[in-house]
Amino acid sequence: MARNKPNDESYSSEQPLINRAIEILYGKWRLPIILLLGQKTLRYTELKDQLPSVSDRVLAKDLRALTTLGVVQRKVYAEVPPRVEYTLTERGRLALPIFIQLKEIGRIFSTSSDDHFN
Amino acid sequence: MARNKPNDESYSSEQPLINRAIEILYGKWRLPIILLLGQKTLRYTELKDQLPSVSDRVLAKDLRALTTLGVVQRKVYAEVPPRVEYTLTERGRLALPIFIQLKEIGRIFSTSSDDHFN
DNA sequence: CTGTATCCGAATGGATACTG
DNA sequence: CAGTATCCATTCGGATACAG
Repeated sequence: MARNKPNDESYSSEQPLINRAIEILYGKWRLPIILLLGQKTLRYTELKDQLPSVSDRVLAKDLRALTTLGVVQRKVYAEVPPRVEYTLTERGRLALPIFIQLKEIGRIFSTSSDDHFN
Repeated sequence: MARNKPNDESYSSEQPLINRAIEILYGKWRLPIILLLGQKTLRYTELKDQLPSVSDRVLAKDLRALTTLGVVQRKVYAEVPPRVEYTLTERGRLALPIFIQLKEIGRIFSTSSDDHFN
């Protein structure tokens, strides 16, 4: 029972982890948002100002998604005008060094071909 | 001229790198493919067998994209039946440790919420 | 200030059938 | 064996207008 299939088993057991990682990074703005919040807590508008070409729709959507995923913490202050601050969660800060490492990947492949992404 | 905008400059200089990294990982199957090829050279069908739910269309498309990006090397043998082997490029192998690190991110966030991705 | 609602074109990813 | 061609539903991301 539980016969060992050639080399499938070890991979498939890791696939949920891989999917989770990809899910967190899925979209043009997830990593940029994470890296900015890794430097400091930012308000919605501050984030928007530093990501000049992101639309409100996408920014709000990604912030909600990252909050749900446990990467980002959303803090609302009952003030007028309203103030909302975004910070990395503890887990987010724990994972931050790895997110930062991803820039190294960009560096490694930055001269290999034209930029198809933007 | 070239007035320094508050704290935009340091980030925007890194954005191309970030975009490149995201581009490489863009799609459900890019990272899984890279990690499998990081273990060993594989033929098209072997890859397909280890990624049971990927379609031919997507697999072929991602392999082409990763080849163009300089991550994966495609090697065709003039045999009958045809044989095509996929390997990581030198750069791909250089970046492999970072790709592997991404599984750690999956681990960090794996208990935070339901799996929305698959 | 911090979003949501709506519209739209483009890209994604799966299914199926077919080819050299 | 290693794909390509076609079709299709869903999602993505940008633009704009509006709201609490």
